[in-house]
Amino acid sequence: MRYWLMKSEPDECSIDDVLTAPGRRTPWSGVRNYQARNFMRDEMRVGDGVLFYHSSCAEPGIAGIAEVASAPYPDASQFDRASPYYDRGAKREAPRWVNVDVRALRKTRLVSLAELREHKALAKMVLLRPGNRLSITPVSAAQWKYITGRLI
DNA sequence: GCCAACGTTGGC
DNA sequence: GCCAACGTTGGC
Repeated sequence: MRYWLMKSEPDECSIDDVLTAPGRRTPWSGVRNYQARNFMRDEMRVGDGVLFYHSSCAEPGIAGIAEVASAPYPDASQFDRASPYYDRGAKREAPRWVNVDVRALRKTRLVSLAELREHKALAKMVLLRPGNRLSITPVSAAQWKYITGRLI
């Protein structure tokens, strides 16, 4: 079992949106970064823990707990000409982008980015690395335990 | 809205 | 294969 932090813009898809979606789940579509895609394609397993992070908003931070709810499969938005995530280079027979489904488990208090930075135990989180922009980052078991056990 | 950091593109 | 130009991310 592994752990992940996944960023979502709450204006697009907040933890509340997923909690009220059918099955409390949503396809994690729209990822257009190869490293983030590879995490979903190669390393995620159903049941992995997910820190649901709100980004590009007034108060960025961890907003909920979720889990990986499906195996990877082709991201439908790459074939949708009306989608901002449309990729004309992607073919049905050779999809470029995949996603997993994510199921929301619960909303938490918001643990802000600034607060995360205050904890020495979390100093090595990939999220907190200078210059990091990845929308999906691995979380160690120790980091997961610290955050879910002490901060939330 | 700014801008630093980073990833991608494409000419050579 | 290099690297400049460009686009995007995302905190502030």
